[in-house]
Amino acid sequence: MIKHNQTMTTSEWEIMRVIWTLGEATSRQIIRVMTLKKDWAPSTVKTLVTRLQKKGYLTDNGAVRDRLYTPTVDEHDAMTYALNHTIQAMCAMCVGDAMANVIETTELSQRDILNLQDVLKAKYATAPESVACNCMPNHWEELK
Amino acid sequence: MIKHNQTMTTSEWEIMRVIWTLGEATSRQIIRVMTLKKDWAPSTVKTLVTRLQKKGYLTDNGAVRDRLYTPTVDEHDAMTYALNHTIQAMCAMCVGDAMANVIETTELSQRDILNLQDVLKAKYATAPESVACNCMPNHWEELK
DNA sequence: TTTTTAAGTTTACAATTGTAAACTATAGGT
DNA sequence: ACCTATAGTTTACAATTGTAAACTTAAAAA
Repeated sequence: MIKHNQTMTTSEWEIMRVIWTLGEATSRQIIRVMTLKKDWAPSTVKTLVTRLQKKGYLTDNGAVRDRLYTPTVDEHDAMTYALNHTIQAMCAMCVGDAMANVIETTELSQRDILNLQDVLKAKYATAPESVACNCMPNHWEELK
Repeated sequence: MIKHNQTMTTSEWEIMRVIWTLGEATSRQIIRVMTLKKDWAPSTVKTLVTRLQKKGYLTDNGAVRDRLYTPTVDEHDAMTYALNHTIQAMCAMCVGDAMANVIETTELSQRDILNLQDVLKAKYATAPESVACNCMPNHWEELK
């Protein structure tokens, strides 16, 4: 699980999704797909690929032409990381509730659901009675 | 569930969390808290509050001084919305897996877990065998 | 009443992001 | 060997974001 300092922007994420799906890709391929998917200009795609490389999310095979770009991070890892990142910025007390809401409207396969249920069952054993709100700094009550 | 065009940035989110917790707040209060929580300069907080207002996430009571700011959106709704937003940008096929990973490391209360389990049980009835990857545009296979 | 403080408003400024054109160099076609 | 399309590199440019100082004005203190 590689750690990354730079964050991926939404546009960059779109690019990564197609490279993840293809395993590796040339910019020609990426441009073809993104033109269909997002109607971006070829230049836009090129810029984004370059930025992803600078940020360390892509490597290339060094070819002068028809270069192949490969992800340096696993898609599942990146997703897990991004989701955690979002969640950690939110009120810990409300997270469970929000996740329930989200799950209601998210498409999940039977396998997904069974897996989730397993994880939850295992968690229950050590689950706290309640989770405290962490929106305020420590000792803020002293501020009147 | 109010719909918002503008998105909240992470810094803005931090501000909202304290106002949500307090119910309503003057900038003096917010500044006090944020100085402790994030070590931000008072000006920074003022700017952020103004921007949140412009974006429609806060209203004020119109007082010339010691103005009270109130959220226009519910915290749970905002969280649900933000999480959904993040998830919808990801590969639908992998979302279930990522959520399981996230849940493993997220603090959840017993109540949260029971609730999640209820939601999942209800979902199982109509759950599909599998969820297709949606990273590529339609008919992209035709692109060789 | 004059001064001081601090709330609210304006202005600032660099980094990041979305979006893309322009330029350069090279592989493939003729 | 030369031309041309296009892959890769540079440059561009406005909007957003993080971060904050400066200014203005009104309330509180002296």
